[in-house]
Amino acid sequence: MEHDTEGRADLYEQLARIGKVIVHPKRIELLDLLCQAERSVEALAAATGLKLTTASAHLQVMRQARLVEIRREKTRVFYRAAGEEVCRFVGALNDLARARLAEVDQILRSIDTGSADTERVSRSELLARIQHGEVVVIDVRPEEEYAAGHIPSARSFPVEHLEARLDELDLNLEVVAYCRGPLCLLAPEAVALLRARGHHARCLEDGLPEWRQAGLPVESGLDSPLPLKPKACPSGEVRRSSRTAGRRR
Amino acid sequence: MEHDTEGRADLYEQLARIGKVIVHPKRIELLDLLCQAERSVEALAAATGLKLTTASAHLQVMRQARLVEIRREKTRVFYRAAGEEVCRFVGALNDLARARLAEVDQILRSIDTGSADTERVSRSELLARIQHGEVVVIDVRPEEEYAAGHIPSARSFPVEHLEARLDELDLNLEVVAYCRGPLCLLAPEAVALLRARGHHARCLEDGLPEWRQAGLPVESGLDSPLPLKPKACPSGEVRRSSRTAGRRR
DNA sequence: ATCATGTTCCATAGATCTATAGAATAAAGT
DNA sequence: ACTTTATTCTATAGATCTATGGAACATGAT
Repeated sequence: MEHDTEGRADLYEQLARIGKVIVHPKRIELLDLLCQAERSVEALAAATGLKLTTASAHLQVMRQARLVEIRREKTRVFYRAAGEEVCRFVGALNDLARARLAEVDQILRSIDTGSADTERVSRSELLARIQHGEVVVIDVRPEEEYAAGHIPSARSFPVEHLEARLDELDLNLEVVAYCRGPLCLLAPEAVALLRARGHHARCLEDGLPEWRQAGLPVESGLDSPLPLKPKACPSGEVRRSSRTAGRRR
Repeated sequence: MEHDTEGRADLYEQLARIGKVIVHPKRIELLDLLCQAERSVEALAAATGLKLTTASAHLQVMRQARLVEIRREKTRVFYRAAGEEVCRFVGALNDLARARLAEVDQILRSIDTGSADTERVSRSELLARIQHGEVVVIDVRPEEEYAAGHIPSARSFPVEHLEARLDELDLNLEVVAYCRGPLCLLAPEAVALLRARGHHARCLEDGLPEWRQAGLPVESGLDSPLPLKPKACPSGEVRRSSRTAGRRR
C-alpha cells in the first residue's frame, strides 16, 4: 500500500511552481535584478531587453509562484523579491551552478578581468578595515541598487562612470569594490580599471545580497558620507533610514 | 554601452539548465529520492510510478544538467545525486517552498498526523541523548535508504513494517523517528502510530540529508547495532565502513 | 555465437510555453 | 468627462516539452 500518494504528488507540483520561474533565463535575470532592488515593469523590461508585454508576462509567472510581490504607486507597479528567502534561493542556485557546471566558470573566465578575481577581501576583513578607515569602499552597481541598500560608508560609483570620476579616489588608500554577487562582473571590471590606473584595488567576496544575508549592516538611500563633494542634501524623500543587521525571521 | 551582454545571457542560460530539472514534479521527486540513495532506473521508475522509458528520459534531462551521475554495474545503471551541493539545493527549494507557498503547509497539514509534528527533537539534543543511551532512534525510510546512510545507532524500521515489529521497541525508552526531510511524512506517520500504542515518541527535526549536511556522523550498510536480535552478521559485502562527519569539498 | 536483461534512442501525437501585437483597465492629470 | 500613462489581458502562431511504444544497443550469461 502506497503512502500518501495523492498528497505527495500535489506537493511536488507546488515545488515545481518554483522551478517554473527559473526555467527561463530571462526570469532568472529578472529575479536577480529584483534581489538587488525593486523596479517598475518598464525599468525591468529595459534592463533585460524584453518587450514590455513580454516582461509583464514573465513577471506574472513569477508572481504566481509567489517569488515576487508588487507595490503600486500612482499608475506604476513596482516589483520586488518576496522576502529574503528568495534571494537566498537565487544564491543557492548560483552556488550550485558554479559547483556543478564547468561551463559557468568557463564563461566567467572567458570575460577576462585580469587577476581582479584572484584575491578577494572577506567580509570580516572589510568590516574591520572600514572601522580603521583604511579603505574606500565603492559600490559599482547602478545607482538605484545602491539606493535600495548598500554597505555603510560605501560610495556609489557605477562602473560606467568610474573612469570619469577616478580623480575622486585617493591613490594612497586601497579601494574595495563590490557588486551584485559572485557571478556579477561589475566589481572585477572596476578593479581591473583601477589597477590599470595605479590604484591598489580588490573585490569583495560575493556581493551585497550575501553581505545582507550574513546579517551585516545595510544602509539605504542615495546619500553617502561624501567627504569630497558635500553635494547639497537632496529633498529627503529618498533618504530612508538604515536598518541594521539581521532580520532573521 | 551595455556590459558583457553576450556573456551574461549565456550565464543565465546555464542557470536555467538547473531550473529545467525542477520544472517537472516528477523530476523533483526523482531528485529527492536520489538525495537519499542511489537507485537503478528500474527502481526509480517503480518508485515514482513512471513508465521505464519516461523515467529514463527524465533522468537524461537531469544528467545533462549535471545534477545526477551514473554508475554502471553489470547491465544496470545506478543514478545518484551529483554531490552534496545538489542535496543542499533541493533543501533550499523545500525551504523556499515552505516559506513562500502557503499551499505547501496546507498540504502537509491536510495529511493529518496528529500532533506528531509539534515538538520535534533537535539534532544536537538527539546527539546528546544517544550518547547517554536514553533513546531508541529509528529510521523509518525504506531499507535501501537506510543502507545508503543512516544515523549511527539508528535501527531500520520502514514504516510499512513498523506495526508488525512494535514488540521490538522497549515501551520505557523514548523513540525518535526520522525520515527524508521536513516535507517527508514518514516519521510523523510512524510517531502517530507509536503514540497510539502507548509509546513516548517524537520526530527528529528535518531528515537524514540535513543531518549529514550539518556535518554529523553518518553510517552506512545494512547492519545495525541490534541489542535484541543479534542476527548472525551478514556476509560482509553490504557492510561498508562509516564515513564520519563532513566532507566539505 | 546466441540469448537475456536493462537501458537508451527514435519518432510522434498531444500538451504546454513564449513572444508579441493590439485591446482593455485603472489611476492620475487636465 | 476626456486624455495620459503604465500595466495587464487576449488571442495566436511558432517553438518546446512530455509520454510512450517499439527499435536499437550494450553487457553478461549460456
